[in-house]
Amino acid sequence: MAQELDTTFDPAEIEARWYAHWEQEGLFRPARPGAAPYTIVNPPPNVTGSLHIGHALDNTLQDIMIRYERLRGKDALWVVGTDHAGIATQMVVERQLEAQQDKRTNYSREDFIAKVWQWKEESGGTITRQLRRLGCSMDWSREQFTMDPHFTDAVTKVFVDLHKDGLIYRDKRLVNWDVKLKTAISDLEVETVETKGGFWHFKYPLADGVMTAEGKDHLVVATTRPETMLADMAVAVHPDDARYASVVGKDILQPITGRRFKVITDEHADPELGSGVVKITPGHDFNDFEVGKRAGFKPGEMLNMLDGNGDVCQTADGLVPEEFLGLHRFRRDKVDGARELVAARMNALGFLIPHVTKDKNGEETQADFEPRTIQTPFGDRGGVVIEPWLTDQWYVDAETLAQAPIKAVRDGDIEIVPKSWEKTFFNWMENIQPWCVSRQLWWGHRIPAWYGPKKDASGLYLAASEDAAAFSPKGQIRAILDKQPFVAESEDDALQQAREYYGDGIEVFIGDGVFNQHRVSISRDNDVLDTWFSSALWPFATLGWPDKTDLLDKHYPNDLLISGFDILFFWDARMAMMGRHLTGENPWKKLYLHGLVRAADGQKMSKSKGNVVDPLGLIDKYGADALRFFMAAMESQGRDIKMDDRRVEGYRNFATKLWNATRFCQSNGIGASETLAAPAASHAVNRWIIGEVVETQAALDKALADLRFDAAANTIYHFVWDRFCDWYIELIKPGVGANFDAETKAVAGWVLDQILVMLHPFMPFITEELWNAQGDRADYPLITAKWPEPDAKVDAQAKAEIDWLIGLTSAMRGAKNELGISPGVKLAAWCPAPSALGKSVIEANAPAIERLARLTPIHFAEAPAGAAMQIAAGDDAFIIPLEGVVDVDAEKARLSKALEASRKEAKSLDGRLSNANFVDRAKPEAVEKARADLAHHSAEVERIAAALTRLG
RNA sequence: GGGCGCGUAGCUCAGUGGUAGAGCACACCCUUCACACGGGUGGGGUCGCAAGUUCAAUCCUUGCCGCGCCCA
Repeated sequence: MAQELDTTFDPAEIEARWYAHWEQEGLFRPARPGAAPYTIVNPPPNVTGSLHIGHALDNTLQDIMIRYERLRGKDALWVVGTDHAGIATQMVVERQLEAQQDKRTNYSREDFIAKVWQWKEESGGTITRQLRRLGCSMDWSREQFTMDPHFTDAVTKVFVDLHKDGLIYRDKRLVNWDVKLKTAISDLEVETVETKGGFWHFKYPLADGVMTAEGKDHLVVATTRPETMLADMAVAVHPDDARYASVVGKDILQPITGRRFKVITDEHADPELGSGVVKITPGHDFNDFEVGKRAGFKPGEMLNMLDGNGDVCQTADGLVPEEFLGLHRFRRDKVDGARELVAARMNALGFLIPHVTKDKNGEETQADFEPRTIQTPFGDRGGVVIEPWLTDQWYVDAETLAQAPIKAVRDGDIEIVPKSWEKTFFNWMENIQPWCVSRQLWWGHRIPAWYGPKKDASGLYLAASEDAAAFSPKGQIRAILDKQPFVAESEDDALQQAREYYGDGIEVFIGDGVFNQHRVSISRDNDVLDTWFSSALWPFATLGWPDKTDLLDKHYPNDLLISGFDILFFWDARMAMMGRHLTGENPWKKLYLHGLVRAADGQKMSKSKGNVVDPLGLIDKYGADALRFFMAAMESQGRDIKMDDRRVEGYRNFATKLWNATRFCQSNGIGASETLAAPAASHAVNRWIIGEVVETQAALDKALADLRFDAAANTIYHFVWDRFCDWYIELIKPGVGANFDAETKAVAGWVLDQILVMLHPFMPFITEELWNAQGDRADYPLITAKWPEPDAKVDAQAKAEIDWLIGLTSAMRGAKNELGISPGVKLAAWCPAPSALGKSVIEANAPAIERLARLTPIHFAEAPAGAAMQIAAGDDAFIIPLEGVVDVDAEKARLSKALEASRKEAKSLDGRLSNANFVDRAKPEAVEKARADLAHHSAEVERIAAALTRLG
C-alpha cells in the first residue's frame, strides 16, 4: 500500500492538495499530440463576478465531460477566461470612486481605464480561484480575457470586416436608454415589471373649427405617459374607423405646446380600445416610432423632448414651454416632474377628462387618472425605468447573420439538448431585431470608427458638425448623421480613408473641431462595443483566430457548449451567428442548456430576497465532491434544480462510504490492479461483479453520450453502494481468521479501480486520493488514467447464481424481521427438492450463506414434521422448523399475506392470458413473460398453501 | 395574446405502452472485527381531472384545472 488511509475522510485537506498537484504538473491538459480533440469553451464569467450556485452547476457539468473525455484518451481542452463585462465592471470602479467622493468624470478616459485595469489586476481573479475550489480542470495555462490585446485585435477586425460587408451600419432608431447609466442597453437587459401607474384621458382639440361626425370639437386620447405630449407629432385612428373618417387629414392643435399636427390613419390604432384614438410620439415610444415611419416621418425629423438624464429639453421646433425645461420626465424623489405638470396644465385648460368612480353608496368621486397596473421596462443593472430614446448607434444586421444558425439547427448540424429549446431558439432568431452594439461607456472595446465632417453635394462641409463630445451640456445627443465615419482597423487606415474622402490639398489629422478648407480633424468614436459582441468570438478567438493556428485547426469547431438557458440569446445565439459568418463553421456541434438552481422553496435566488446559497459554504461543509455529485444527480434535462442541503449531505455520506470500503480493501491486502482488462476469475461472485462493472460502464457511457447527468450519477452511485459495498464485499468477506484468495484480491482491487475511474469525473478529489492510496502511482495519476476496458462479458450463469443468493438472503432477513426473530440467530433449513441452480449455489457458498442468510446447515431432504416457517429463493422453497423459535400465528399471518399477494398477481395474469385479444395481438414477448410470471406465481401459491397446511 | 415546461410516495425527483422507482423523511430491529455520515427490514402512491386511441394508458391524443418560465 502506498499509504494507509486515515479513519476519517477530510475533504478540505485532500482538495487543496490534489488541485495544486494537478495544476502544477500540467495534468489538466497533458500533451497528447496524436489524440483526437475534445473541446469545450467555458462561458466566460464576468470578471467582477464571484462563484454563485449557477456557476457551480454549469462548471460541474462541463468538468464532468472534460474529465470523462480526458480519461477516454482525448486531447481534452477546456478553454477558460473572463469577460470584461463593460457596464458591470465600470460600475464597480465607479462605485469605488463614489465611496471616496470621487467620480469617473474627474478623470480622463485613459486615466479611468487605467484604474479599471488596476482593479482587474487586484480583484478580478476572484471567480477563477473559486472555480479551482470546485475542482474544475480547465487549461489555466491559456487563460483568456476578452480585453487581451489579441482579443481586441480580433474584435476590431470583425467590426471593420462586418462594416465592409454591410452587416454593421450606423442608424438612428429608438434604443433602450438607461438614464442612470447613460447608455443604450440591449432588449435582453430590459426587464418588464408590473408597476402601479395611471391612465389619463385628454381632449385633443381639432384646429380650424373642424368637428367630428358626432359634432365634437375634439378627439379623446388616453395615455399612461402624459409627459410625452410635449413631443406628439400626430394622432392616429384606425383606417376603417367610420367615427373619425371625416377628420382624417385635419389638424390637431395641441393645447400645451400649440403644435399643429395631423390626424392620420394607422392599423396600430385599435377601434375597440378606449376612444380608438391614440396620440403618436414617434421619438419616445417603440410602437409610435413605427407608426411615425409609416406616416412618412424620417427618424431625423422625429421630435425629441428628453435628454440623456430623462429630463425635459427643448424640441427641435422650440415649442416646449419654458416651465417644462429641465424637469425630470416624471415624479422622482418626491418632486413632481413633467408628467405631473402636463396633467395639471391640461386640467387647468379644461382638457383633462377626470376618472369618475362610484363608491358603494353611489357617491361619485373624481380623480385625474384611472389607477392601472402598467408593464414598465426597467434596466436590469441600473434599476431605473428605461426610456425609449432616439439616438444614432451602430447596429449589426442580425437578421442576415441569423439565417445560417437557423439552418444549422434545423438540419441537425447543431444539436440543441434538450430539444424542447429549439422552438424558443427559432422563435427568437426568426424575429430577431437589429442588434445595437454601441454602448456609451469607457470600459470596453472602443469602436474603430473615426468621424470627420460630411461633405455636401458641393463638396463643402456641413456647418452643424460639433465637438466630439457625446453630449452637449444640456445632455442632448449630438447630431451625428452629418458626420462622415471612417471605419478602420487603425488610426493610420482611418486617416488614409479620410484623405481619400476629402481630396488632395487638405491636411487630415487626429483631433477635434478643426474643419476648414485646408485642415480637417477626425476623431474616434467615444463609444465601446457591447460586451456580447466580443464574447460572441469566444469559441474561436480564444484559439487564436483570426490567425490560422494549429490550436484553432484542431479544436474548432468545439464539441460542446454548456450554458444556462438564460444566456441562450445573450451569448449562445450570438456565438452561432458570429461563428458561422466569420469562420464558416458552427462554433460547436452540441449545445446543452441547463436550468436554474433555485432556493429550497423553489424561488429564484436573488440578493434582494436574501436567499442566495453560497456554493463555497457548501464546499466547506460537505466537500466539493459532494456538491458536484449533487449537481450532476439533480440535473435532469429541462428542469430547474431546487437546492437541497440534505441531498448534498447524502452525497457526502456516499463519499465516506467509498472511503471506508477502500479502507476495508486495504486492510485485507486488496491493492491497485495490474491490468486494464478484468482479471481471470473462476468464482461466481467474482465473475458476477466483473459483469456488473461491464453493465455499469455501458450504462454510464450511454448516459454521458446522451448528456443525462442524473442517469450517469445514479448509475455509478448504485453500483458503488448497492452492488459493490452491500453485496460484493459482504459476499467475499472471509470467515473469521481466513484470508482472501489471490483471485478475489485481484478482482476486488480491479473493481475498486474501475469504480475510482468511473466516479472520477463526478468526484475528482476523493477518487484521486484513494487511487493513490491503493498503490504507488505517482507516474499514473487518476486524472490521466484510462477509462475502463474490461474486455469481459456479463456471465449469465454467475449473474443467475448471485441473484439467487441475494434473493435467499433477502427473503431470510425479511422473514426473520417480520417474525421477530433476532437477526443473528442461525437456523437449519431443509430443501427437499432443490433446483440445480439452488443446489450448486448452496454447495459453493456455504460460508457466505451462513454469514449473510444465517442458514446452516441446509439439508437436501424432507423436513421433519411439525411447525415450520417457509421462505423462497427463486423457485426454491426452504423449510425452517419453528419449534421454540417463534410463534406459529405470526408465521401464519406472514404466509397468508404473501399468499394473498401472489394469488392476486396470479389472478390478474390469468385474466390477461384468458383474453384472446391479448394473446393474439400483444407482442409475443409480453405474452411469454405473462405466462412465465403466471407459472411462477401459481407455483408459489401452491408452496405457500402447503406451508400453511403444515402449520395446521 | 403566443410559446415552452411542470403536476408521480410526506419532501425532492427519475421512469416505461405490459400494472410504478430512487434519495431523504418515517417506523421497527441491529454497539456483526470498513463504515452509526453505518447495516437490516418495512409502511406509504386511484401517477392532477375527464374523454379518446389500444388487447392493455402513469406513458400516446384532445379538452379542462392548477403552477412556473419566456416572448409580445
